[in-house]
Amino acid sequence: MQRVTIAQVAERAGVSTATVSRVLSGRGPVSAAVQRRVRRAAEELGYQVNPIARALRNSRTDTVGMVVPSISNPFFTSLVENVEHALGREGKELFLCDARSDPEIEARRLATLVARNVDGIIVSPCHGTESGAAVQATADRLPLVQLDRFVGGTSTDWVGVDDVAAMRQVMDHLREGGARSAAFVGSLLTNSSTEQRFAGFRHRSRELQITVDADHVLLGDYSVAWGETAAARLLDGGDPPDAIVCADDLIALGVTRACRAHGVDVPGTVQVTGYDNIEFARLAEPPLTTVDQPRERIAAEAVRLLAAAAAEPGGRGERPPSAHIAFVPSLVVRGSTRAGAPAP
Amino acid sequence: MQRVTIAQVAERAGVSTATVSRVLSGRGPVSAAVQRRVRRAAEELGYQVNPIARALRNSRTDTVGMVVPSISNPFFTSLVENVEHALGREGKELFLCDARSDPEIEARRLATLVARNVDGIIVSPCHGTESGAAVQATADRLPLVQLDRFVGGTSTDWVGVDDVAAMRQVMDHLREGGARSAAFVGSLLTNSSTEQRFAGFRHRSRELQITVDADHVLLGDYSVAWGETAAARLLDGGDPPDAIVCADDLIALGVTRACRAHGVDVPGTVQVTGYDNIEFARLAEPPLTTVDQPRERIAAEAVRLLAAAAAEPGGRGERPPSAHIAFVPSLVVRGSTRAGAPAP
DNA sequence: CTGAAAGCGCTAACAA
DNA sequence: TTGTTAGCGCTTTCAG
Repeated sequence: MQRVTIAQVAERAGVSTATVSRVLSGRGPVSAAVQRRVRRAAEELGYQVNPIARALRNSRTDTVGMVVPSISNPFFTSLVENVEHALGREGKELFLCDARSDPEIEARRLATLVARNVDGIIVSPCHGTESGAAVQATADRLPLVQLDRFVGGTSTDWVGVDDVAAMRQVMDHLREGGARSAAFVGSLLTNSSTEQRFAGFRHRSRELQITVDADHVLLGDYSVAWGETAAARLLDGGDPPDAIVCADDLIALGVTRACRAHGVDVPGTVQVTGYDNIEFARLAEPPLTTVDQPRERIAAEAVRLLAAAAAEPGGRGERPPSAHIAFVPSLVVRGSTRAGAPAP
Repeated sequence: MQRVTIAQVAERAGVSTATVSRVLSGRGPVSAAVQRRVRRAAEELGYQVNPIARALRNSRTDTVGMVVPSISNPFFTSLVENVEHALGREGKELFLCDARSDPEIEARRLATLVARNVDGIIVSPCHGTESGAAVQATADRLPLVQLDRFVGGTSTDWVGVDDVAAMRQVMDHLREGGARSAAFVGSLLTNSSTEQRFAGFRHRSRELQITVDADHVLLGDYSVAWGETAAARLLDGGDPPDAIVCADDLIALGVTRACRAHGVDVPGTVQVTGYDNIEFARLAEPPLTTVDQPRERIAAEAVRLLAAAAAEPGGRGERPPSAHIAFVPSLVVRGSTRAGAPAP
């Protein structure tokens, strides 16, 4: 069960290791006859390249690293799936890391990926400011693209969605359903997703003259539990809003659950919206109206940007201006809101 | 931004590369004074080991590979999280692969991991028979432990739960709630989870004299969609069962949803149970009664077995008998069943 | 078109 | 205790 090396193939084929290398990596001119002999020898011995040796020599690993805030958030796993798929088409592997929503762990993960010589990194930074240093330091050494979230003080490629435009759709839809006041439940404003979504929410509610009480903006984290807590606070408070806008579906799931627990009718008494369109949004009671991000396109674009950056000659140093690509997501209307709801 | 090598550290510290290596990897005797000098030099230059070079030299990568059937199944992501955590404590990294429930992709992933010289592999085989060859071939070359699922015709370590015992608890509970007939919704019997769970279901329903109609065993895949389809079939059929036992929570989520859509009361008319206790089980309407697997212990045990196998001297070849470790999972009673349900 | 040889960065004998 | 040296398996000049 010893590992087959290029030397053994060379011996069997009666050529030098250089020739074997040339045949197997498809570089350099080799006569057809020799090619056949080498291939046959490799086949017979069950030769497989040693990616480690190749990486040491080439300082390329055909591996891309990806760092997400939390692998247990279905939105991110879905993104990961799409990225992996897109990379597969280019014959690259994905090295996945979970930052556990902790900038320190995230920084360590990024350093590890650099040390491991990945060819590029896709990261969805977990913190809007604290992630900055590590992300920028990494981007100075390798092609890097930020996905979905964006961290301030960095200049790297980014691909995601136009959160402000999405929120405009959400607010218009709620208004159409009769909302006159609204609450926002998000995570602490330490990542761009929440920031942008909140900005969009705030902006459009002003324009539509939808009231937002000062204590109707609740910030915690992206979790079901936080959604439940926040909703309880809103409902127990003096004057519950007509609508609760959530920064992601996990929160919204918690919110609708809490509403049920409090005997508050959704969407009759209060409308609820989510963001991301994870699979479970559809399964909630009532099913969640939410914002669908074009994950596949986002992933494809990220991989494309990475490939482009890698192809770039000059290496790091003076780089071309970075690209910011935002898709406009679409509203998915379901039972947790009133306007245009499908007939029951 | 060039990479700092051991040679540069050596030069700066005025010692040989061997000494630097000894200091940094903590092997071999070095005088305290030299140690300090080397460490300072390394620090100042911002030295980081090159894991690739180290791996080539040592044929150890401090990386463990993990292959799961589907990264979008919350149960597996949770398992992954726990494994990663356990590995972190040993200073190892995790290389995660998604087999997309396809034995062929799975085989390729396993081969890739072997080629990449991971130190060991944790795999939850996606198919009960077709995964066999690749898993065994891999296990012949590296420490390997199967997690949760087990594939026939292999002899490797395994850690998971006692599905039969779990199903006994489930059936007893349903009986207590008054069930006289039951249906089983699972995936095609091509993986051990379903097989064992079905066996346990069948066995205990006989003992309890719970009727199982021939056409009340529905096999598809582990997905919400299949749960919905299967439930529709059961409810539209002539004589719906008192209870629907599902092989995992995703299926159960689909089943309860379909029941609601059909206006069938859960648990009043039909009781429903899941398996895995994913986070969303709690959020369903009604919340799912399900089986909780001790994921953290499973993960810890798998990592321990791997470490033990790696420590094994003789290398592969004549191996000690493999270990099969099964935990007895616990029933989590919620609103989708009748007996012992918490007061509303 | 092919082979010889150098070397990617690191570690483990073996010497001193 | 420290240095010298020989590779791990592969690719790539540079000669031939």
